[in-house]
Amino acid sequence: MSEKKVRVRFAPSPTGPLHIGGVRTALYNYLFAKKHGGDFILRIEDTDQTRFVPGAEEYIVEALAWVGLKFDEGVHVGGPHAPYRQSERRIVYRQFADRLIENNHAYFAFDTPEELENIKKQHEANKQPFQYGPATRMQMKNSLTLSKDEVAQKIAAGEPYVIRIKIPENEEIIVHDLIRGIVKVQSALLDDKVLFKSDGLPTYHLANVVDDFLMQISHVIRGEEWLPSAPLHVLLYRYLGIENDMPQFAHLPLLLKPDGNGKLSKRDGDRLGFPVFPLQWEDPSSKEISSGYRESGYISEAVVNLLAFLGWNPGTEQELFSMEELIQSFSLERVSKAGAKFDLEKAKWFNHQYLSKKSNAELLEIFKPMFIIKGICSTDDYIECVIGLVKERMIFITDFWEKSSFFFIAPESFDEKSVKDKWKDNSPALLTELAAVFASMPEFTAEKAHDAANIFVQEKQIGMGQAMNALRVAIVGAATGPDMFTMLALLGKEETVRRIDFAVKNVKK
RNA sequence: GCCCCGUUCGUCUAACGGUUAGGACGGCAGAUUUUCAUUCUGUAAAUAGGAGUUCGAUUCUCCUACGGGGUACCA
Repeated sequence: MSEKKVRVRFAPSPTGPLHIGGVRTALYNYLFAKKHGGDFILRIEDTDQTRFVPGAEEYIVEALAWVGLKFDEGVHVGGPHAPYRQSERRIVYRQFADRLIENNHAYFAFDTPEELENIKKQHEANKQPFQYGPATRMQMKNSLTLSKDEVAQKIAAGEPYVIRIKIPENEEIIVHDLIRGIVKVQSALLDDKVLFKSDGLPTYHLANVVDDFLMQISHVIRGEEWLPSAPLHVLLYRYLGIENDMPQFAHLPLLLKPDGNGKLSKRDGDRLGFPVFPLQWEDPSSKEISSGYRESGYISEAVVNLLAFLGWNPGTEQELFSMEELIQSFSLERVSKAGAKFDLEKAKWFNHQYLSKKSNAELLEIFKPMFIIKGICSTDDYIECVIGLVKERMIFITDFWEKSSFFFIAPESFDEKSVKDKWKDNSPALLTELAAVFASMPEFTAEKAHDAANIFVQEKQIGMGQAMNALRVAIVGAATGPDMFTMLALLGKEETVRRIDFAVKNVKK
């Protein structure tokens, strides 16, 4: 194999939001490229104009930027092989299709969709599945069965036609896959796939081979769903006379749904409580909204880490990887062959890890906008202190308010179960006295408050828990939250006393 | 139907002929804690089944089962 520069592409079609499995494919391509000092290219495969969805391309670009993948070339950044949108490259493909026809490796076919439909039905009635291929093509309406004049006449008359590959009758086609090894297929099982559609655009098969060649792609890393058509692509490289420039193939295992079986699909996510899309997406025609990782409170680094581990592992016991570390460790050899199920619990764990590792200052920037939306005034210092106290108790970014609201707004009601469990008959009296103790303190730090509380419970001859549990209900509104005295100090003496007063008057058993 | 790919704890996976089959998430049990989390410790839990090859198979081969993918003028 020649040591040509590593160049890989991610080539989605803009038919909707990018699936999380697609994000993983892009990630693996990126990791592989960067590991080998190569280029990472974004090519848009929009040869099916009927499936075009407005906004999808922008979504793809934004989603990949969110997870931190940077392209060296692509629709949005340009590059030496522009354009990177296949619909803008249409003249290119025809030349290659013509080349195949000249070499007698492809032919014109004039069968109408209706005719094909009828033939299929006939075959099915006889329990013989129809395949447009070596066995049947001589019964069809194409340039192999029609005379040269007839063909020329039809084309001149503007009759619609497609160009089909002429699959060899009896050949063994070998695909070398970097993940699966050697895959052999008998050509007789392949069909004469359409390469060029009657609308003047190529199908995926032709377009991806031509573009990968023209863009000097060295490795094609894509989903396993492409494995069955890989032999066709190998044939195309051969018939186009560019077999020496054929990229190496690697077919990735699929992402499966966590329950039952099957490929993870659009509907599964919101049904099972996790997103299948990186970013939230609103369908332009149905207005249906699908949730995204970003909006659900996931940290992009966590998504990258967990995605990397769905089908790959470093062979060590390290679990947490930055993008840089992933690039260093990644190799296709360590990509597994079997499909992987998405595991929500592990995803939560990853997110929790990354959330806890983020600095308070970083998180402050993330949470700040929320304060404006909620109309709450506070200082950065105060918010940072709160973040420090609650961040390791959160799983998602979106948990912040739920875990910290009482730092900003005094409780107005009290959690029923907490009151039932922790609020005793003597709690009001006890807390009233304790509030007086706090009120009299000249300096109200966490430590001093702790000392004061200690003395208080000793004098009263009660356990610390007895006083603290009720105090917590008064301060937080529920039996939950960070260290008691740290909270008190942060809230300040006046607020502490005020909340105790309010609770004493308002908690109802 | 046909073709292709796959199958190790519930899940993600390690072990590339010789291990008490390892780790992580989750589970369970403890510890810590004034609450709830976090954290820590411990623990249960797997080679789909059957034939071979071999002194020895999770590992190699074949068959079966199961799962997935493909079979469009979609990608």
